[in-house]
This record gives sequence, structure tokens and C-alpha cells, in this order.
Amino acid sequence: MADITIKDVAARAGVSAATASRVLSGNPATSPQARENVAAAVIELDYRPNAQARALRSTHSDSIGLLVPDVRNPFFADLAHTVEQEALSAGYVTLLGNANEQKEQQDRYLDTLISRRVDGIIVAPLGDGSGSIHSLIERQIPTVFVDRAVDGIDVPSVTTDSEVGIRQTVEHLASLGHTRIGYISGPQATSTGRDRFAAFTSTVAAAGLSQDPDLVYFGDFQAASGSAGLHALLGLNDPPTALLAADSLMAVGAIAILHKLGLRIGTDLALVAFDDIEWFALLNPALSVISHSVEDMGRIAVDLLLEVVAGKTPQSVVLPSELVIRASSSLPILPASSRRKN
Amino acid sequence: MADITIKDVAARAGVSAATASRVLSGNPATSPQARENVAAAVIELDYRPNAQARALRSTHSDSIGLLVPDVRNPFFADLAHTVEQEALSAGYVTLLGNANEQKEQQDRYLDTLISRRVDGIIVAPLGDGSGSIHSLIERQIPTVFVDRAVDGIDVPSVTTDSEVGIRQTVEHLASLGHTRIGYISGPQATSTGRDRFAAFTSTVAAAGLSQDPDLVYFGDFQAASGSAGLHALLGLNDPPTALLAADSLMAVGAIAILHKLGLRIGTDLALVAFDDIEWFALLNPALSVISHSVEDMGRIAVDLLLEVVAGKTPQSVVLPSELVIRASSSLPILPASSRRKN
DNA sequence: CGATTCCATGGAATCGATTCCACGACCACA
DNA sequence: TGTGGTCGTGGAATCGATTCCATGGAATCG
Repeated sequence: MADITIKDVAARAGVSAATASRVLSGNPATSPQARENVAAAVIELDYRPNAQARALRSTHSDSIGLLVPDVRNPFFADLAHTVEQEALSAGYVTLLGNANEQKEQQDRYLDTLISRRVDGIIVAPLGDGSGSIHSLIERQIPTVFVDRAVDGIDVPSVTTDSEVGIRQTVEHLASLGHTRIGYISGPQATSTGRDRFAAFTSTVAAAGLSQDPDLVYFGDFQAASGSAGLHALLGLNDPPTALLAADSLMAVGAIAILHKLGLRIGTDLALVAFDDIEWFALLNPALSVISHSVEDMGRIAVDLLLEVVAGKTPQSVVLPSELVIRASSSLPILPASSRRKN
Repeated sequence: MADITIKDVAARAGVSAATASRVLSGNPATSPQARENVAAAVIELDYRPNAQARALRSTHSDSIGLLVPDVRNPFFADLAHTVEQEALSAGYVTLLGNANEQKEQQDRYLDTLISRRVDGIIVAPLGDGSGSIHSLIERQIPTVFVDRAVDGIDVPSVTTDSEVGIRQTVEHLASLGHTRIGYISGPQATSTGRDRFAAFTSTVAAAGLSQDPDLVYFGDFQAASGSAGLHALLGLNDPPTALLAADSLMAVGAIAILHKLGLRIGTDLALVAFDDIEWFALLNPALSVISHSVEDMGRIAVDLLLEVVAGKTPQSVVLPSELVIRASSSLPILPASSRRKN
């Protein structure tokens, strides 16, 4: 790798490295002659500045880190896409990391991002504020939480008000005659897992529906736990007639098992999923979902981060959620006798 | 940001920066006493080495770049996931970039990755070998192509032999009685777009089926073009009775339109998609697909890249593809009279 | 016991770009 | 003609970590 440095450019342009640097950074204290020569030399040599050296001296790297819990979750893939595009248009490169819903990997990635001196970090955090999240705050690295937050850590965030969508869902299902609604919950180590679970229990209570604790299965936001949850719920003596899954991947896992068992969504079991994934509408019957805007979330997260980088302390933003009713939850409940048994 | 440097660590440990550096890098020429003191100081100060400075001096950054055409494509999301995990276990961080199927963004990202001096780049390229792809080769930056390749650029690659899967598909559809198979092609600016199209035309000819050029629609691997393609094909005077989509996103776009038109997959139109996406099996009817292993592809790509980084010149790898028959393409063709018209 | 090897260690150079500081050239005004 | 100001420029210091090289003390051998 015969690297071309600014000295090569300077030599070719017949100026010093200092002047070449000034031209490159648009410093006005340069002569037209020097500008012209340097510009020509840059093109002739196909010069690319060494970002490492530049960042070392100038304390900023024009890059941000984005840490998501799972790139394979379409919600986070979309989020990564919008964040990346938004950041790019603001002149930042996005380094994407994948925590795999594991605190250990999250910490490992955060350490890496810290040591690479990114200008800021957007993270959908998991766990409490211990470990690397704590270092982040202590070092005052500009940070924004997205989708999730961490109790006791005072950092601007963009989250979804899950409560509205979940209340609409529970009331909707109740109006169809359902009294036993199953819930596949996210992990309680995440704020979304906790918030959605709390919203579910309180709205179920408010609607006077069954609060049987067996109706709740605790998953981990990944597909396999949705499958396990469905098995557990259908195995109950008195199984639920409707099901709410706290994220799309667990819904996918549940649907896979329903298919395998030959049960029909919407008929044998009403189903609603949190997160609106494009192809959920293509299922037959189409899936009812609790929708929230991933585009808004990604865009606002970048905006907030840029404000923090600029030294401001912006307010956190809470986005709305709403129920989108489709065929998977539109039929009134069938009498128990006509339902198939597990 | 009160950054803690190796000098602070050295001072606290009562040794020089040189010795501290040696301890950190595991250099055996250090006394147990020094090792102990430095280790203690590192923990007390929560020291993180500055990756920039380290990379500047030592010419490697322990990071690789991965450039995919579209993170929202589940195939590439899965690929990103496997590459990232495989690279992490080899001690590398993955910087993910998203080209949005646009050459301009691809070049922009490649420039960024080059200037950040990543140790190597895995890219699913688009376009010809001009622009930044060319710089990559000229600067001898370790590079591996994944999924796609570029004609005339001699770089190790991991690709799929699309031909087998497509031939199986065409023969399968022919055996069900289909003679007019529609094809929604990928862009001819990509090697996969070209290869699959070539495989389709040659196997259709070999099977003695219709070679009507109107049966081919050229999309761009994104969902909207799948929708447009379906519209175009159904609008023909003599529309196809079966359809092959060259990637999953275009298949999704097509399915969305079929839903809207009230047409049934597998009955009104046989459908097969390239790329096996988990939830394609959950559609009703389940979607037939041409399957190839994204895990193998990601793993091998990283292996190849590490070999290139180590100075070797590994052979390119071609992975197999195969047809997986599901309900969307299992019924014999209906007589034309009983088919609904667009 | 003197000479040689070994080894931990610190000083200093280095990576590439940026930026402070000082210098010289030039113009303008008194 | 002399003084003050502006402006383009180059030399040198700097960022933080690594590594070459020299040094001095301890260990080993004849």
C-alpha cells in the first residue's frame, strides 16, 4: 500500500504541507495559485486524506456509532437505514454494530466505538446503566437512546408511547368478545419490554379481562421465543383466544408454529403484533399491528444527536403508536365448542 | 472529554509510556512488577486506548468494511449479521455501509472506508469497475466481492451459482404445464441481475417454452419495481401463468399487488422467488423459493478476506442454489377459461 | 573475579494531518 | 522614507500510541 500523504501532494504542488492542508480545509488564507496547484496535485495523485491522522489531531472523526440489538429484526434494519441516510446527509458516516440482544456484545461494541472516538453514539440499549453505558456517560460522549431508554441514565431519547397502541388493542379485542388475551412479552431487561408489559397488564385490568398470570410468556424479542411462547400458551388448560406479541420477530415465531399446527390466524386465534412490518400486510389473513413510525424515530434520533454534539441538551421525544386493524383480529370470538383444541 | 492517555497510565504505574505500551500489547519483555502496576492503573483510570493513534502508527485498524446494496433487504440484513459475527470472533469490527443500490452512494462509502484505512473491504458491488472500485484495486486494499462480482476485476469472491436453481425452477414450472413464464429481472448493472437473466433465457429456450421478450420486466431489486413489473406482465394480451422474481424484495412488491387485485398465489399465478426469506414459508400459500445459504456466504467472505489480508490469494468460491417447492407453485396449470382476467 | 550475555526500561523518533507562530513581502498612509 | 497593517507561507509543535535503539543492572560463564 504505497500511501500518498499530504507531503506528496505538497511536494507536487510546490508548496509546504501546511499550505496544502490549508487548501484542503478551505482556509481562506491561501493564494489562488496555491489552491490551483494543490487541487491539481490531489487529482493527479488520487490523494485521500488519512482519516485516522486527521481525527487524531482534530478531536472529531465525522462518524457516529449506531448500536442496534438485532439487525435481522426488520424494525431495526429500517432504523439503521434511516439513521444511516440521515447521518450521511449531515456529513457523518455511520458505524453499525449489532448487540445480538446480549449485554456482553453491547459492551464490547460500545468499547470499540469509544476507543474509535466516534463523535456520538445512538444506541437502543439493553440492561441497566452498568458497564460500558456507564463509561459513555462518565466520559460525556454525546449519546442518544433510540427506541429504548435506561432508567436512571439521563440521556436524550426517542421512544414510542406503547401504552396508547396497546390500550387500543386490548379494547379492540375485548370488543370482539375476547376475555383471555395471551401476551408474549419482551425481556424485562429492556425498557420497551417493561413498558409494554406494564401497559398490557394495566389495560387488561381496566377492561375487566382475565389477569391470569399464565397468559403472559416472557420472551427475548427473537423469533424462537415467540415459538416457545405460543406452545406454552396453547398448552394451557384454558388457552387464550387472542394473542399480542410484543415485537415482530416473536410474532413471526408464533405464526410459524400456528402454521405447523394447522391453526388459522384470525379464526382459531386472533393475533396482533407490535411493529408494523411491510409484509405483515401481505399475510393471509393480513396481520393487525401496533404501528409506530421508524422513519420519524431514525430521523429524530440523528437530529437529537447532532444537537448534543453541538453542546445543547435537547428534550427527549416520545412518538405515538396506534392500532392498525386487519383481518387477523377482525372476527368476533367463536364459541368455545367450535374451536379446535391444541 | 478529559481523555486518559497512555501517559496517564504510565505515570500512575510509575513506568514510562514505552513500558506501559509493551504491557498493553503483551510484549514479553516486561517485568511482572510492571505488568501488575500497569494493569492496576488501567482499571483505576478506566483507560481505553485511542484507536486512531494506534492505527496511525501500526498501519492496521482491526476493522473491516462491509458495503451492502440495501440493509432492508432481508438477505443482506442476514448477510450483515453473519459477517459481523464472524468478523467479531476474529477480532475485527465491521463498519457497515449501505449503497442503496446507487453507484454514487457506493462510491461515497468506499471513499470513506478507504480514508479510514480499514484493513479490508467486503462489498456486494454494483456497476462496472470504474470509480472507487478501481481505486480499491489500485491501492491494493484487501477486497472480497460477495454475492456479486464485477467483470474484469480480479478479486476473490463468494457468489451463488444461480443457474442450477433457475433451471430447476423453469423445468418444475414446465412440468406443471406452464409455457409462458414471466420474469422480473434484477438490474443488468449487477452480476446477479445479468447471470440470473441469462440463466432464465437459456433454460426457457432449452425447455421449449415461450421466449416472448414481453415476458421479461427489468426491475432494480427493490420492492416498488416488483409491483411495477407485475402490473406490466398482467397487462399483456397474453399474460404469463407463472412468475419468477429475481430477488425477495421484488417478490414482495409483486405479492402486494396480487393481494390488492384479489388474485391468489399458486392458483391464479404460480410464483417463485429467488432468495429464501424465513417468512416466505409463512405466507398462505407458502412461497416456493430458490434457496442459497447466506450463512455460508457470509462466513466464507470473511474467511477469504482474512486470507487476502494475510497476503494470500485465495480462490473464489461458488455456492450452490436449489429450488424449494412449496404451495405457491405446486398446482398444475388451470385451463385458460377458468382463470380470472386482469 | 572479569567478561559477556540477557533483559527490563526509558528516551526519542515516527505515523499523517492540523495549527500556532513567526517571517517576509507588499501596500498604504502620514 | 518610515511605520503599521494585511496576507500568504513555511517551520515546528502537537495529537496518542508504537517501536527502534541505547543504557544500566543483574545473571551466567570461563
